[in-house]
Amino acid sequence: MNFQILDADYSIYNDEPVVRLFGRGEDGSSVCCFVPGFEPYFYANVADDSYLQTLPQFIKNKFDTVKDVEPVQKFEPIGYQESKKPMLKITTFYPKNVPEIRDDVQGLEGIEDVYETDILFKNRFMIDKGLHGMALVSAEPASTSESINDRDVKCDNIITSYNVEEINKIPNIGLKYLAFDIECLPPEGGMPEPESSPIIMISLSFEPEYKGNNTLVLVCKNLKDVESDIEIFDEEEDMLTRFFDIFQEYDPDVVVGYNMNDFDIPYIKDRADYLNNKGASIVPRVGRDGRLMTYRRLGTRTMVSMTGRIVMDTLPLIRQQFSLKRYTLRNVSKELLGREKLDVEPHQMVEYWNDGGEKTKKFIDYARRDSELALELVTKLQLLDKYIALSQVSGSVLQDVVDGGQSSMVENLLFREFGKQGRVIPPKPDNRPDDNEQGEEIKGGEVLEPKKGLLDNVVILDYKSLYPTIMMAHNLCYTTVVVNDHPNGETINPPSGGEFVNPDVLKGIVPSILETLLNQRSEVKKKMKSISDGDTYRMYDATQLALKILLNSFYGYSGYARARLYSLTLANAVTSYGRENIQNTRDLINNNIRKVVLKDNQAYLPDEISPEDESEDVINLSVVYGDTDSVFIHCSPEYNNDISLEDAECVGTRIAEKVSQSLPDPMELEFESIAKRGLFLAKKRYALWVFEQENDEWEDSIKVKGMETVRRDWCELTSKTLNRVLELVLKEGDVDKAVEYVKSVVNRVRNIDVQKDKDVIDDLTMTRLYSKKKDSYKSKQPHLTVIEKTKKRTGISPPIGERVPFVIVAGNDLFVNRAEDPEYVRENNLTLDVDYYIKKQILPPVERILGVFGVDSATLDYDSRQKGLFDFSKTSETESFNNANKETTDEEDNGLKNQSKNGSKSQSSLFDF
DNA sequence: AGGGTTCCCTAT
DNA sequence: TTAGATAGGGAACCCT
Repeated sequence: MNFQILDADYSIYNDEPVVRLFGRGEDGSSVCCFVPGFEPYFYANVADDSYLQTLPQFIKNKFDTVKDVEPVQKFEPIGYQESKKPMLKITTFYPKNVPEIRDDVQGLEGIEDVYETDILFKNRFMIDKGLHGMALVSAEPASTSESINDRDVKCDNIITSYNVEEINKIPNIGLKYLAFDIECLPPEGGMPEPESSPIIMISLSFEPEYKGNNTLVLVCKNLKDVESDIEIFDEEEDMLTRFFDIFQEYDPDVVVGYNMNDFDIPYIKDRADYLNNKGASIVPRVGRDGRLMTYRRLGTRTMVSMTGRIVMDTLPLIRQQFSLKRYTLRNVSKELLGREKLDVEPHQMVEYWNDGGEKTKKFIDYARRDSELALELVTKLQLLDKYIALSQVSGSVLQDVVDGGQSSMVENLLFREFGKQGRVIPPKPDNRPDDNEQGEEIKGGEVLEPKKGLLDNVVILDYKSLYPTIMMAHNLCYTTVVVNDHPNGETINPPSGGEFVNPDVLKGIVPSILETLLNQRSEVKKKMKSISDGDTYRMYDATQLALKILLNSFYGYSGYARARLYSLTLANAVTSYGRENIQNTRDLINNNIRKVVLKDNQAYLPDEISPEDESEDVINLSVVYGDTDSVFIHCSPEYNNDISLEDAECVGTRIAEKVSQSLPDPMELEFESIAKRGLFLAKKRYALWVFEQENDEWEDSIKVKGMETVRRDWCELTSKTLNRVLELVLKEGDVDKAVEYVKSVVNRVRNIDVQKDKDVIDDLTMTRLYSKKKDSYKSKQPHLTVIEKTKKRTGISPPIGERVPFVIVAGNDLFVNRAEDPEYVRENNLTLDVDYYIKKQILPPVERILGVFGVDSATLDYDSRQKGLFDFSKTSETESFNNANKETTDEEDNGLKNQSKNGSKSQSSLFDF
């Protein structure tokens, strides 16, 4: 029997733990495979060999949950070691015994440490058996007499197997998706509570379809003549029962919803409990093992699991992957799917519901749309593909990849390799991350000070997977760091200090894993080139992306204070090599390479070409910026006035090649892109007019980094204005036009009448993340003001993690106190602080850009110019800038002129091409 | 007025 | 009780 592993857990049958693998068979059937015979265990480090004789029997006698104790030799987790250490492998009867006895074992005389005491049984099994999440496996069925029988498990195929083997890591079996969304009837202006507000509708969407329907709406209201995709119920109990029946019958692999974990699932569960207490008999069966719907609140998150299925709340996933101003389903659908969400405002719900006619029909359609949108977010955006690939590559089961962070995946890979090489891994540290502050920190990447201003012909190069390749190149690993044993011969000494052994003494586990991942990625990328089938291509694309994510996770993991394997020495070694590397790269280009010569469409280094050929097309190079793993090189031709895109790419590729030659394998500098013009304002703040080759054609675009256009705590008015200014400056090179544009925007804003045109509120809305408990804020914040005001008015306050929108209303109070809910402003016709928007939202960011050309705010803001002292001349500073090529003769009185002249002098040639 | 602190969000 | 890392700019407020 072949099937794809969707999920894994364990249960107890015949007094033994039995692993259960759930999945979907090659034939499309749902599968549950029992795997008996695997035993839970952990390791303990003993002080010396003598304990290997005495302790096993002692432990067996002391703990009746211990099945066996076996002396073994293992390496400790961290540090280069010449030889293995004596340890005990302690096997227990049940998985839960491990956490029960680990502390007591740790306390025994002769025991120094315990290892691998907090690995979930399912993970232990998958790791030891070499199985991966979402992999295709073949299970050889056991004899009937050995077969396990569990009548609660509902799957098409139920088998028992002692022998499960992985066949293929990336199969392509279609999954069944069910999305749902509930509607409640809340009290007037309040939040619905399961004890008082009934569930009135449940909307469901299916992929593939269910009995000919893509969607279905269950409605608890007596309506006549409804479509076939609406089901009518008199009682809420019957509707809920029907919902769980459909759930069982459709038998989805993936259960989808938007904000489902925090709202729909707890609500349904609590409401069912409430109704059952009142005499109803709803059985909320959702697991493939028959388990009922449950949820656990862990900190700020609610965890939901359904045995054998994947629970996929799209809200946190979308939050993670897309930078949006707001994450309401309405906004997310609009931004990501281009679809409008239909909505009944909360205060209209009762009216629409009680109507019983057209309005109720509308309400039902609106509800239907919600589950449709939740499902579309998964299918259209291919949200799950990435997680499936990560599951296959890391080995963790899909649900853990969806729920967890990078550390669980990194650890999964580490466990596999450490295990193979006889190394043990410590349990997760249980101290708070703040506790181990001893002034020890990781230093990060190096950011080169940019050459500020406008530049043309900037070639951008970057390091391919810098940190992973550094770890490989220098054999940086937990297993190679010199702690106690010192190897013979030379060692590797990073700039940060520390010492690592040479790979010929011992090749590190992490570098080996990285090498494997890097090679896999190259292979996948190679295969992609010859694949024409869209689905397969997307699958491979997801796989190479997953490999990239994992490659880059190991460094972060090593510096993560709560990781099992946390090593500041390792993390600092990586970044120190990184800093050294980018500085060396800069110096190499600025001082050694210095220039390239173009000849016959090829780029040569000066020493590759005879002097007489150096007559034309010499390009001078200068590194103008760099951040961690990238260098930006300004190319200025010595004789010709311009460089073609092809030539620029040649130059970039040649430099990258030359630099790469000087680096240890597999470090590699690569050509990334060409900026015809670039505007650099500060570190991490710049905009580029980029040209990239797509299917033999150059495509241009403007890329903005760090500036206000890409920041969510600035309003849309700012981004729109700034984007246009950048376009005018970068593409058209027309500062005058930009100035005129800004003036017109300022004028328009000055005359804004919110009462007449309420849509402008959208453009003036800023958002900020409500990120922590209210009490832990030490300073006033505009979004907190709004939360307080709204709480007072409605009693409702948003949950932590939500982005809070606000606008600034007119008044004399502090800025923070004038933050207000945009909806409230809209409904109550409040006046906005126009001056704030001009002086604080438009002018400062625009000035930072146009200031490069000597334009100041007095030029841009009519109002402030009138009040200004130097308002005689009609000639704007920009005009003098654009005329800078000509002789500037008059009007040197202003003081601003000098600035603009100086600024423009060095850049006067920029607009000539 | 100016420096220090807090907070947010982004770059890599 | 969880959730890879540091570097960096910039606004607003507070205190001296």
